[in-house]
Amino acid sequence: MRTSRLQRRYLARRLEILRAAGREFRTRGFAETGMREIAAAADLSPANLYNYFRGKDEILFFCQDNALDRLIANLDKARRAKTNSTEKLRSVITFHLHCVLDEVEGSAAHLLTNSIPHHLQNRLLAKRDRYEHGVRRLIAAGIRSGEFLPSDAALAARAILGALNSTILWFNSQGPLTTEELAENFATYLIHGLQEQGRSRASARPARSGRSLDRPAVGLSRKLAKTGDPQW
Amino acid sequence: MRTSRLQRRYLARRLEILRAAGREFRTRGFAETGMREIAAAADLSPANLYNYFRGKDEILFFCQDNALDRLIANLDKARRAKTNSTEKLRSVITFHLHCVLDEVEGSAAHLLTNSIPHHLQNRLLAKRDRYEHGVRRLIAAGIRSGEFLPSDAALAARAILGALNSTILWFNSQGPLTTEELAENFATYLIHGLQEQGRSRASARPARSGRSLDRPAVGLSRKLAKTGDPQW
DNA sequence: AAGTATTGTGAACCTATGTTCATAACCTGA
DNA sequence: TCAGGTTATGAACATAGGTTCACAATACTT
Repeated sequence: MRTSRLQRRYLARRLEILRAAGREFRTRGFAETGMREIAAAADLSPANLYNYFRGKDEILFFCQDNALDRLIANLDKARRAKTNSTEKLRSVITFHLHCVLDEVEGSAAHLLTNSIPHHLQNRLLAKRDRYEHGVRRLIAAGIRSGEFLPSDAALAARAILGALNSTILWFNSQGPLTTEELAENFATYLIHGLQEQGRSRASARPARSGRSLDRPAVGLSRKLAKTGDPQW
Repeated sequence: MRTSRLQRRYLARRLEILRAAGREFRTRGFAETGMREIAAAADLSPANLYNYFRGKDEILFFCQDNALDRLIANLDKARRAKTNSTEKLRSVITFHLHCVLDEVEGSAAHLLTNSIPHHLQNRLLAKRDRYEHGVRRLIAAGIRSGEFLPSDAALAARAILGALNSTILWFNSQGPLTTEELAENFATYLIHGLQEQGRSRASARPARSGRSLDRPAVGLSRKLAKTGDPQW
């Protein structure tokens, strides 16, 4: 009980730091973000960071670890759902984008991890592989069930994840394009690429509202043009 | 004539340095690559680098600038070609992958440029925008011509470029999967996502040999599994 | 072959930055 | 209120790495 009180404060502060660090990492980049900036963003002294983490590496590690845990949890949930592969993949894509773009504390799952020590790096890579293989199996299942066109599930998974992860480079959450709109559009496009030619999209994705590849979302281009285009 | 001789040597050495730096940047990352390593890779002393470039930033800048010039040149060529939008886009995708994965000297076009000075960064961003807008217009033309399904060309372009650029994170040119195989597969998948439902792929992409989404390339997954999976 | 400009180098410099340390402030429990 | 541990901090430390400098080697011109 008494330790619980202390521990709660401790863990809350830890999470605050991760949030702040994740935010900075995403905007400035890992190498470009200093401990002093992280400390400032988390409202404590630089030295105090070391009461919560062993160092800068570990902060990045937990950012990525958290994000990967959430991604994997969602993936498992989607795979257990009683829907077809198309819907499962759509939900995975949507959650992935929300996780990467909205939940700041874990947003750094994609920065290059070259600067992290090997033993930590390996744990992350194992989780990444686990996630990627899940996506891959999901696609493979769709191919087996006939929903998707026969193709290479591994390459498709990497193409999809690549498209999703790179949104972090240009998406501006303050901009006029919402994450949800983006997710709808990307999911539709990326899934469509997998689907059988003869299969009508209506059956695969029945009755979606508003913006999709069925109804040209003329507004999006204009919205996109307004965002500062910081990167590709 | 006499200056030409000197200048040729000078420019050649410059290119050598860019090649070496690009190679290091791609494998280790920009922040993780030191001037001493670049010098070692280019077979000259660290101090001598400064006879060819003002600093590390400028080396990265020219790497990216070179790559973007080639990408833009190819894009313009593709747009002038007398083929349909599908073929144009396919050739752009294929060239982009070759440029990013095979031509080492320009491979760094995708590393985050946060560390570059603003005036250089702006020049790069302008070129990036120019390239991206070209891809966007190419897709839009395909939509207008009826080859592609109505959708948001800007978002599709970013999804495609994101998928292409992220290959640099996991593709191993020493591995068993060739760039050409990868390009075939990615192009087919990414273009297929744009195409009309009723349209048969055979008409859009007639008589392709070997690996495509038509014939499941069972070998690729196995090949991919063997590569060390360094990143997503 | 001498003079001159260009190219090349080892070593030193210096700033940025991750990290540590001595010490103070604070909270908890009795 | 006092004692224990915990949390917090400013300043100092250490090192990595981009850059510079004095100077040597080389190449080109006349």
